[in-house]
Amino acid sequence: MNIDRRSGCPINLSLEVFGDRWSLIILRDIIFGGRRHFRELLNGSMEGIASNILADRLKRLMELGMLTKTGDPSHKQKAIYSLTEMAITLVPILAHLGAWGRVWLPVSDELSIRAELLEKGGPPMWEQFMNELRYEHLGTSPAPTGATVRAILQAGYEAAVARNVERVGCDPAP
Amino acid sequence: MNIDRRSGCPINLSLEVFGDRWSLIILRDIIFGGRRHFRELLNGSMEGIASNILADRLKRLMELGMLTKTGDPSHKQKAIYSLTEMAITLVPILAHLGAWGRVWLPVSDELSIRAELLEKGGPPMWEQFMNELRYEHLGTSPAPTGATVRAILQAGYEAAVARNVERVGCDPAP
DNA sequence: CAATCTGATTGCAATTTGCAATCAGTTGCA
DNA sequence: TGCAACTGATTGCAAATTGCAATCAGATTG
Repeated sequence: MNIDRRSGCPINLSLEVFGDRWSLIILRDIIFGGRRHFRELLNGSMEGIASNILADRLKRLMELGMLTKTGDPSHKQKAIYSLTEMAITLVPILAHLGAWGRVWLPVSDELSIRAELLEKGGPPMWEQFMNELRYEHLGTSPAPTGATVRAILQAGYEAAVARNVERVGCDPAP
Repeated sequence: MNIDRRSGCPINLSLEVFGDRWSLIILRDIIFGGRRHFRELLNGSMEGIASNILADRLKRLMELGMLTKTGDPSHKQKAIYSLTEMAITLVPILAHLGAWGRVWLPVSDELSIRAELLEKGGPPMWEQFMNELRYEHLGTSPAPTGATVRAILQAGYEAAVARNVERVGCDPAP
């Protein structure tokens, strides 16, 4: 995972930033899952990332200017990872990527509901979500009022899981 | 480059399709560079892909349904690679990716001019470009009339190269 | 004081990458 | 006809990368 600088093409350079199996997954979990700590990212992602890979990618994303790390005042050992503006502006790309995947790939119902909501909300919803992220991660932007986008996405996900439980007829794994 | 199916998340599945160093570069060269043959892709991309990697990725992209291969009637050995609708609908994602890269990464002038034009043109231009690609690669859609998007992008690129030559004061490499 | 949780690091085997060389069939040209 | 150049690949192989398992030291909790 070195930084090649193979060419100055924007698409190539973008690929050199997150053209691997894990970087964008980590950013997805921070952005949509609201995860901020190492352990949350390690255990939270359903793809099962290994701890050394996670450590390596977090370091790389910090070097690239996509993340910053600060200490957690409540726990001297905890680190809090925050998105930079550079990472927050990936939201529209992630929304497009999710929409494309929903059309062409065998996505699962529960996991694609968020992509669907984000697609239906369109650019205004993305903008609001980015402002919420700026509030949470950069401390800029006024505090969001009313229902946050993340709460809407989370509610949609939980409703989908509930529908699925009803249909399958058993409780989800704890 | 096996297909994992780590999770049914749309973003994860999308990453499993082109979350590597080369797949999207190849698609970029076919889409924006108009390359259709193995050799064109091998020598044309400025990132310098190796022939075995190219062969492997072309095969994989065919298995994933992003490309099809047909024989060239004028040359019994030549293969022509064509985009599928699945690949053509990546155009908006590539446009966003290029726009993001232009803002945040050290892109070169000549190579980012296409991304800039595509960004300025917005969704209407992307739609027109996708229809041109459908005409060229799928045989559907009516033949484009007037200046094609690819011609506009190519003209912009050449003008940028010319400006650069003037500024630097020497001829470009042949 | 012991168990547990924190963000990592290390060893190591398997896989992936990509350079160099090579291949067999096709075409162009003298 | 003969031969070089070109076509889309394939193979060998060394180097780099990946990721599982085990482990680490310091901080917190009970």
